[in-house]
Amino acid sequence: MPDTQPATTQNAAPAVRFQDFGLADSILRALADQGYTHPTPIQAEAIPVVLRGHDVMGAAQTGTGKTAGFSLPIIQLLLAHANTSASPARHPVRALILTPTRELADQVADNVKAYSRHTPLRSTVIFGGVDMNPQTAALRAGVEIVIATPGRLLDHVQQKTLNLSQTQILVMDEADRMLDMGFLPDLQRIINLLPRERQNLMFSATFSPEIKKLANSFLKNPVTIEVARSNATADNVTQVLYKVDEETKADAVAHIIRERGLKQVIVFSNTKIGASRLSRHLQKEGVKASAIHGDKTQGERMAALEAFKQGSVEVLVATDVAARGLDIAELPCVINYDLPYNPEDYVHRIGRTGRAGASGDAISLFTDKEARQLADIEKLIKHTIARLQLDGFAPRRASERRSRHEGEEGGSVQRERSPSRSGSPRREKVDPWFLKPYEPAPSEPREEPEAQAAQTRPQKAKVAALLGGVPKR
DNA sequence: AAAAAAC
Repeated sequence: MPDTQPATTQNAAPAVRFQDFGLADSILRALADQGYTHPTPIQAEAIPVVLRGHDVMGAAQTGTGKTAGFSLPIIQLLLAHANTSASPARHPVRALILTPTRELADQVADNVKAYSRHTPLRSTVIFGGVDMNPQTAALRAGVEIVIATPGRLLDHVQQKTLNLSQTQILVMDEADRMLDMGFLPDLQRIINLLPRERQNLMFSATFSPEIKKLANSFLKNPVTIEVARSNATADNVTQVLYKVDEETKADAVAHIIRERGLKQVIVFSNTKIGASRLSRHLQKEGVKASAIHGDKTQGERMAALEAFKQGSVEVLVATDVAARGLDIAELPCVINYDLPYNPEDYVHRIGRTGRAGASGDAISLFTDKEARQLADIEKLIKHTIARLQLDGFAPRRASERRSRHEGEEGGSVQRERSPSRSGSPRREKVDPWFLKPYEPAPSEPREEPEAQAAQTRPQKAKVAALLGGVPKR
């Protein structure tokens, strides 16, 4: 669980430890069980603020330790203010954590359970797509902490199996995602079920005007906690682009996976059909792949995720259901099979790698048709992404024309792996720009501090060289 | 233009 960081990676001068926050021994013991002694930056900031009872507006991406940042102080607050109210439920719901996807709810719940295991507090997770009865039973038995997706939560409220009238703390995790998914009416309905007097914590990776509006509407004098710059990509992630043909995209992915020997990679597709299709294609190529998307049953989704975590599945082909929040430790690489339409999704997708200070690779494929998306992405992240050649991979028709354009040796061109399905070569035009490294516009600065830093890291140096070392201003 | 989420 990369939610907290081990002592060895802590580099702040006077190292803060979890025991410095005045957390209960039972919480510290749970942290010790997992080998965590030192908080991540967001935890060091958030824990004292939440303990003091403030509302929080948190700007944090996945992998920063956000979950522990809010769940540890919540557990502490619930322990400190013991429940004195009598029945009906001896355990009224006192903290509610909302997440946009079922998988994220499940994972936050796992964390909460782990951190509260030595306390008398009980928690449960509530989401759709699965049998309601076990959830109802858990709620009947009594829980202090509920982690939920909005739809099923409201369902339980309607069935009167859940009462939120004593909920003192509300957390909205990945609030930007919830808005994107049209949860605003549900969120408002849920907020109306809560007592007026309560503590609100809201976390978001990006800051649109809508998010700010939502924050203004229900946070009271929030303390802002910012860890990563919003809309920024981590600089420990090496981003590259490969231009491909539509027809050879799937083969290109298989090639990249083989070439790099990838054993833990998420491949993002823009569509559910595309994800399933690519997964099947990779399986035929002998790659241990599985697809995860919203048309799969909840059981299939959980099985795919579990198999991926266990390693029996090496390539998880996913829609944006997996772009945010999924807690998969230290993913070394993500691949964008399609460029996302929403440039912020690019940030979220590649946020799946290079977590907690580890380095990572973000590889994106793009076709002529995706020029617009690419421009939007580079505008959002405020720098260009290196265009590289796909070495040793011969896109069928493009490769045949290679020698004509750049005078490259045609001998290195491989035989096509699978015969063309259509047979008729329709695509005549080869973009010569694909065949040479990307060159920045002459007006752009050539010498940047980042270029020097990059030289200490071989892979980055290669990219920086091709790029001309250019973060665009 | 597409994804996710309640039945």
